[in-house]
Order: sequence, then structure tokens, then C-alpha cells
Amino acid sequence: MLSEHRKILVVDDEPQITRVLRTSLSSHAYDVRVANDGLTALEIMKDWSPDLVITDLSMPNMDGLELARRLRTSSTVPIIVLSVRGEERTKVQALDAGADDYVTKPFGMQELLARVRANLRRLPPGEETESSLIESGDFRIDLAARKVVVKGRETHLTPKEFDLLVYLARHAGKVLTHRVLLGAIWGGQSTEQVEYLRVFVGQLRKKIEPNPSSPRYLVTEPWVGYRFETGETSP
Amino acid sequence: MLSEHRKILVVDDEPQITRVLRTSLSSHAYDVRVANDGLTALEIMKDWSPDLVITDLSMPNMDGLELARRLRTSSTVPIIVLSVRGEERTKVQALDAGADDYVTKPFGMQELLARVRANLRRLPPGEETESSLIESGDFRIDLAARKVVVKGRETHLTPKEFDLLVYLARHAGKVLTHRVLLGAIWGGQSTEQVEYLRVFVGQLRKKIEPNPSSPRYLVTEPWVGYRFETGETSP
DNA sequence: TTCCGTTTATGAGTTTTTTATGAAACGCTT
DNA sequence: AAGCGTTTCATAAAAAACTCATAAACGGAA
Repeated sequence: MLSEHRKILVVDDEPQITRVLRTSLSSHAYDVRVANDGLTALEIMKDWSPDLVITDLSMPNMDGLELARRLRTSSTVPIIVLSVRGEERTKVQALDAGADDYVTKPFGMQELLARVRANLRRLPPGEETESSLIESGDFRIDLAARKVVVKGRETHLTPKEFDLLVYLARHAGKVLTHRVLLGAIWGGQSTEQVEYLRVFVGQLRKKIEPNPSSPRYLVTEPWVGYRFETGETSP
Repeated sequence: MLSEHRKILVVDDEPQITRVLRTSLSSHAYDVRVANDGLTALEIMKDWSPDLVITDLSMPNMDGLELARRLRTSSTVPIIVLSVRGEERTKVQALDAGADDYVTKPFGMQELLARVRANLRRLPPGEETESSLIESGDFRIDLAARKVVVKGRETHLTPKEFDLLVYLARHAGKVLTHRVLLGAIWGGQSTEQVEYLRVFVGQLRKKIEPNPSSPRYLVTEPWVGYRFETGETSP
């Protein structure tokens, strides 16, 4: 049987750190795996799907910033960044890249553990780590491969188009405000540029709608935002 | 005013801090309210339901630790604790009491803003504290999808009409004065423009009343305001 | 180059605000 | 109780403000 313990992925290239973390976390009943660089981390993500990631900022192959960005394209797993760099600019960068928390080295293990608990607490209890496949109505979205199939036909989407579609599909049926969408896809500060959204919605419609001029899936909610309907037979 | 901006409650007894926070947060398009102690904070929570809470640790009446615990009994709103105390023990206490983040004073405003963004990002978009479905009598209002169904017939409402109806429906049975309605939908400044209200009530009636000239749901309370009846079978 | 993301411009279509009008309700005086 | 002036209410219709979709130009990067 698979262990019911929460799974934590530790990403750092300093053996000193990883050793300490592995020991402490394990002794608090977490399942721990270690990666020494970002690329390895991504691999482990795919076939282990941890409940939380703790990563250093500076690493060979792929640094923590890039790792956070990549993870965010297909996952909402909590990310805690651990770094010696204490400048505010760096922290802001990491947090805006998708990190949920930023802890400066040297750190107290008790504090880190508490932050781990705080971040795990927000997870839906007992829920399976999210699948990398969204299947709903006429849509089939493969997050890992970043492929979209509409009514059996595969469509090529650019990265931003894909991110937008995934976010919409994850909240199918709900109206997502311009602000929320801009914050989710473009991140950080640029929540005023509604034009971005219009342009991309238009492009997306051309690619996924049978008749783009009268949308069936990606519906405009005037003055508010957009709503995604999957074409499923509704309740 | 039912703005789409995220609502942030700031809890601190030092006017210096609250002033800075209010200014910075407001200028980043957040709706801000301030409480000077924990008890007041709980009150505001009840009838404003913020999207995020930033609180100091030491305060009169009820400190941040107790506030966090109380909030957690009925809400999952993100809580960021702000404190001069840097000891690890204190941080752990706060985080375990239910805080999602802990920032030590003095802090950089950019970092705090980034942490606010990070915490808001994890929220399910839209309403998260309130139920997103109002069902009463002949009405069925889905806040998340922004859909209104009256007696089985779906009706399209403009944003202001929708906001107005929701506000009325939330207080069904009570008489709402012109002033209150104007304040709620149009915001503090224009509480004198009763004409707005009349025009919109008229439009709303056309859309939801079977016979708009003798209203059954949206009833005029002469000289005072309006009252909303859901058409429920009363005792 | 070619692809992708960012900007800018434009016209059509809605919504919101403002103004105008008549009917109804109220209070006061006779 | 009737008459009169004032205020409120409902509605229509104007003017003003804003949104949406689309095309297309621009610039950077694989």
C-alpha cells in the first residue's frame, strides 16, 4: 500500500542542507525525496507528484526561479523557496514566479517545519495530488504534454494560450474576472491590461471554437470576465 | 460598492503602520479596511468577508494569535501575521495558530505586497467564504456563474442590475433604504442620486417581474426604500 | 526567418448616467 | 372634506461613457 504520509520534494545542490532537511522532515513523518537540480526535480515531480516542494534558489542546470515557473505551468503544488539571498528584489521575484513562501538561510528548523505545516494545511484534505489530465465535455487537456484535443481533433496552442485555457478549464462554469485571469496568467502587477486578455481570447476562440464569432465554449460575461463551458451535458 | 477588487483587512493598533499599509495597498487596487484590535476585526470579518487578513501580533482586546485561532474556526481566509517579534518560538506559535505567513517588522513593502499576491493566488477565484448560490422562493442566483433563474427562466442581467439584485436578495424581507442601496451598489459618494436607483429598479422589474407594473418581488416601500420578497410560501 | 507576445487603433454594440414628463401620494390650509 | 403646492415614484428617451472583438503593426527570441 502507498504510504499515506505527505510527500515532500527537497531540491538543493548542497548535501549539507539536503541531509539536514531529509532527516528532520522524515522524523516528522513526511515522505522525502531529494533532487540536486531543477531538471531532476521536474522528473521526480512527474512520476511521484509530491504534496509540497522545498527548493534552493541557486542550482546547476535549472535554478529555483525557473523551476518554480515550470512547475506552475502544470501544477499548483505549494513551493517554499530557501535561499541565502536576502535582498527584497530577489524575494519578490521568487514569489511572483510562483513560490508560496520564501525563507532566508540560515533558518530555524522549527520555523521551516511550521511553514511546511501552514502550506500543507491549505491543501484540500486527502485529495489526490492533481491529475495531469483534464477531461471534460468535448475537451481533453494533457498538462504534462501540453496538448489539447477538442472533439477528437488536436490543436496547437502557444504557451500563453495553453495557460489561459487550462486556467479557464480548471474553473469551468464559473465566471473568471478580467483581473483574476490577468493575475493568474500574466502574474504580479499587470492586472490592468485587459487588452492582453481580449487578444488571447480571440486567438483561442479561433483555435477551439467551431464558430468563433458565436462562441460556445469560451463565453463572454460582459463587463465582468469570461466563463468556460465544456460542452458537457449539464445537470 | 460591489467592486471586483480583492478585499484586505488590516489589523493593527499602531496608526503609523495602518496608515502606510492602507496607502500602499489601496494604491495597488485593493479594497482596504482597518481594525485597531482583534474584536473589531472579527466584526468586520462578519459583514465584509475580506479575501485576506494582515494582522499584528500584539494588540489590545484580542491579540493576533487569538484572532487567528478564532478566524480559523469558521474561515479559511489567508492570514499574514506582521510582528516585531523575531523569535522562532513566536513564529511557530503564530503559524500553528492558523497564520499562513509571518513577516517580521521592519519589513519591505515590496516583499509584503508580493506575499499578499502569493497568498491571494492560492484562493479559488471569486467568492470563497460566502456560499455562491442563493436559492429562495422563485429565485436561483448563482454568484460564481453570475446566472439568474426566475421560475425556471434564465434572465440576462447587466452588472449593476445583478449587483443590485444580489444585494436585495441577500437581505430578502428587510426594507433597504435608498441610502443603503446606493451606498452598497454605487459606493459612498453618490448616496443622494435616488434617480439611479429608480431607473435600475425599473429595469430590473422588467426583467424579473411577471407583471412589472404591479411588482410582486421587488416592492416599493414609499418614502423609505425597497424590499425584496422571494415569493416563498410564508408561514 | 518565423513564431510569439505585446501594443495600438477602430467601429459596432451596450451600459450607465442624465434629463424630462406625468401620475400618484402627502401635508397643510381652508 | 376639498383644494393646493410639494415631493416622490415610474417610465421613456436622450447623451455620455465604456466594452468587446478584430486587424494589424511592432519587436524580441528560437
